[in-house]
Amino acid sequence: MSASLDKTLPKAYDPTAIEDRWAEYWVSEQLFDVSWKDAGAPFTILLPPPNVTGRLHMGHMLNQTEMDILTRWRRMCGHRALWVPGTDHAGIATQMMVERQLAEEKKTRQELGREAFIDRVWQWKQHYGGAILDQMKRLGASVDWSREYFTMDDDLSIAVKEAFVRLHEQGLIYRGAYIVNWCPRCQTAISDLEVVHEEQQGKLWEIRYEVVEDPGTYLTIATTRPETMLGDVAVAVHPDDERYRHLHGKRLRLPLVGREIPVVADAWVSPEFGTGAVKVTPAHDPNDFAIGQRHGLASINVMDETAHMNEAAGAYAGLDRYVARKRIVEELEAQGALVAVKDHVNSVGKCDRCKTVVEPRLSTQWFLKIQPLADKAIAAVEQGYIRFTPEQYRKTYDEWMRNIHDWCISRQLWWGHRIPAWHCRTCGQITVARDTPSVCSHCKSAEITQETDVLDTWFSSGLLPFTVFGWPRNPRDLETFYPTQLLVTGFDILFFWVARMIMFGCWFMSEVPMPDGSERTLKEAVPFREVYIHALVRDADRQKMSKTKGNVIDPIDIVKRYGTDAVRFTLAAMASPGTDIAFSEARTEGYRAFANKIWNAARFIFMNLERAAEAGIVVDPNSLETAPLSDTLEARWIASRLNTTAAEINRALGEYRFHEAANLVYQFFWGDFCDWYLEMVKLRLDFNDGVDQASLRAAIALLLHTFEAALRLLSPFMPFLTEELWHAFYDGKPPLKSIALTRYPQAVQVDTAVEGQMAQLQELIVNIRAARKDLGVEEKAAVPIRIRTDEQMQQFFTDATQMIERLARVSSVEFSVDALAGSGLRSTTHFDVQVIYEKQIDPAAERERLTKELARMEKEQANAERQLANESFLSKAPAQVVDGLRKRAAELVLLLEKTRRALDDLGGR
RNA sequence: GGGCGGUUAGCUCAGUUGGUUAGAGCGCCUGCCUUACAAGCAGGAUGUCGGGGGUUCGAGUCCCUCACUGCCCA
Repeated sequence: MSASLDKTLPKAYDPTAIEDRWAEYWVSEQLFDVSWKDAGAPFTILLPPPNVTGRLHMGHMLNQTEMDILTRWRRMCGHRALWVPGTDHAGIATQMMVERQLAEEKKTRQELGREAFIDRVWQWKQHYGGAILDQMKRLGASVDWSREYFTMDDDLSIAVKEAFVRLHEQGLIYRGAYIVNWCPRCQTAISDLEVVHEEQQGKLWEIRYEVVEDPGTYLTIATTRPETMLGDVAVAVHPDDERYRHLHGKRLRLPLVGREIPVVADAWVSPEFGTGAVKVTPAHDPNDFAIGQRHGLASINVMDETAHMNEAAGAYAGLDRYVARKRIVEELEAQGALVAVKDHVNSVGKCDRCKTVVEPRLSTQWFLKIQPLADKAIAAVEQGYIRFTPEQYRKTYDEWMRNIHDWCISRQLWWGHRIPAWHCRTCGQITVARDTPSVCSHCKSAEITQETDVLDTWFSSGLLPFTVFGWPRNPRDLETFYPTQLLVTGFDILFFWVARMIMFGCWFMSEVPMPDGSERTLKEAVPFREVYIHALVRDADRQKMSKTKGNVIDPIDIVKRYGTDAVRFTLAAMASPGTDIAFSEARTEGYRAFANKIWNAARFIFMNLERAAEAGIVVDPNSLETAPLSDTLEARWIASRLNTTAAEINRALGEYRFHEAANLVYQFFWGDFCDWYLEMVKLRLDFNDGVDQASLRAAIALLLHTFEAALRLLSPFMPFLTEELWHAFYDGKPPLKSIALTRYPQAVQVDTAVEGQMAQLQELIVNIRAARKDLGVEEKAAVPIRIRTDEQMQQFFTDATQMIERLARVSSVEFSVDALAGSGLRSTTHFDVQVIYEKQIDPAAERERLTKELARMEKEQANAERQLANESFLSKAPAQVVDGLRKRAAELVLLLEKTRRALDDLGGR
């Protein structure tokens, strides 16, 4: 791969011209593939597998940007960085997608049959399934593509089967008839997590049931779902509720149906709700089911799997549940059984996938007894083996884990991991096995058929941290890469995925011995050591992006317009832990400008390299280590700034403070490097005859050295631009295949003295510039200045005269021992400076400025004096704080005096 | 109903354990095509830190309370 650059770059940076090329290069060169044999401390991270049905959205891009920054950074810090990509088969979503496609052909999956349908899904997957990962390649994610997986791959399917069988052997998987959340549209059971609750304006119907023993007397119940009364088997009241004590044990006649049902006393009933009496329908409500269990009641299911009334509903059979409700209410009213209808806000559960109202339904399902797994998962976090950032999620996790319910893992779908259980037609027993059995393990009958249910998709994704490394068969990768170091994900799948991985990881990996054969502790069984949870990407108005609102920002679209690096940088700079990101194009525009700035800094450097070559000075970028480096003020300063910045970025990234890291590198590159260092270095780049070639060479060497290091510093954030410039820097003959394989800058040496000096020089220059503006000096005119300062500072400024002259457009510098007076004067604690310029512009404006300044300082002084007069402050505050304030107060006295005098000189107040 | 956040410049947000003058980007105003960059350079304006109370020598930061607002769980 040759960087298409000669030393003359186009004037403006055009990301589209280079990004595709590098994206392909990184993949084809397999730069980020990692083997267990490689060296370095492992940094392993798993991509949260996107759905095969998905398209890349801003959330993915944020997630991937953060992971890529961390992975590139760790890799450059010498870690063996492995980022594993893959895709999730997404049971319901994918099946829905293909069914929709079939519907367009006027076909159903039932017509096709299970096998043909699954073939069809695979075809669909081959066609459309790779979308997000392809987009990821284009965005330059530094993942190991050789390890790409799909959750329905053979080896992963074997692992899923193994996990199921083991849990079954351990007695943790059971099958039984319980109330589950049933989606009448998807026609499958779904887990608690897949139900979203919504507040809704509904009604509370009060219906009277006649007491059988005392005809003519009634008990009035309250219900939000009158249609289920057809399946009532009892009415429950609170045992202590005096109103109904006389009815305990009595029987009631169910209206419309005529069935006699008992009154039971159950403490679950809330006397305050409705009338304090509730109907009990065990087949259609989880609480009623529990009551039914406690009181030994039967269950009458009055609906089918599509939420239409069934034969048990008698005259109402065949009606949709809501039609039946209307009909039943009407008839109750006609019979005079309807006592009241009240408005009532209730919470309705809907299917997360299709938003159909979920029907609690009694059905036979497979469950995972979760408590033993949850116990380990709680311990792992409690003992600090897994750390959450931001920390508050630890509490959320804990709360959920401690109130966990058994997990319904079966789904009535065709697309997914089919449960490895076989039903025997002869003895009715179930055989659970790793390999397809030929006979029933109980009665040896050959009359067996496999369970038709598949497993919840999250069951298989929960196993990924170890199954992607070859569990249970191939120990080598597992030994090397497990546990992974980090998980980066959104809070929306904290329970779905993160919690399940922790439970499964702690459970299954505890059984896998350590590489040295010793027993694995919980600390080593966890799937990852850290979890970083990022926020939501919203639109610029802080609105959640949604298709219905039409405010979805397509990352690819933005990338096309501003370049991948600018979009990545935007996300990173806004990714403050725990805060949602209001994605703003204005920011992206700003960071595109940043990329352009760097591009032009490179142009400047390359141009000067050529000028140098023409002047006979050749500096080889490949032998900078041995080149003598400049020792001038700006050289020592920029070297120190680079080191300081590197140290701060390393710290920030270690704490997932992406916004800090991004701002630091931005500030360094634009502020320190371009605004100051490059401007100062221009002084040295004098190619006329008679200049000191050695110092010129040294200046260029340091310039190149610093620029190259700055590119490395920026590389994890802007991989494309830095890759391009880095290759150009080495004129297409780089020492390594990619900047991504170089080392990240570390803080070797920080020179606080030179940073302090430079700060003074900068303050002087800025003050001169400001004074010039006040006086209305034309931009181009060079003017004389006068400085009053102490001896040491005078020496320093004298040495820096050239810089002052160039950066502040000064014609001459004069030092004064006497106090300065007149216009164009600026005072700081360390020096006073005056711009000598005849043309007095606006004394009124100057007076206003000084008056404001004076007021500010007076206020601050009053504050300081008050504190310093305070005995308790002096005795209780730490010495350095008191000293600091004393020093500041002294400074203020001086500054105030200077400012007052300046005001007087202007003609008083 | 239970829990967790948020409220700081016109906008979007930083502000680690309380400590001297509350910051950034964008936007805004003024002047500059100063030979790397007008996607630029230089200078400038802008805050009762949501209200109230408390703790403290000292509060944007800790506690209480109210208001508004977002999210999670049931």
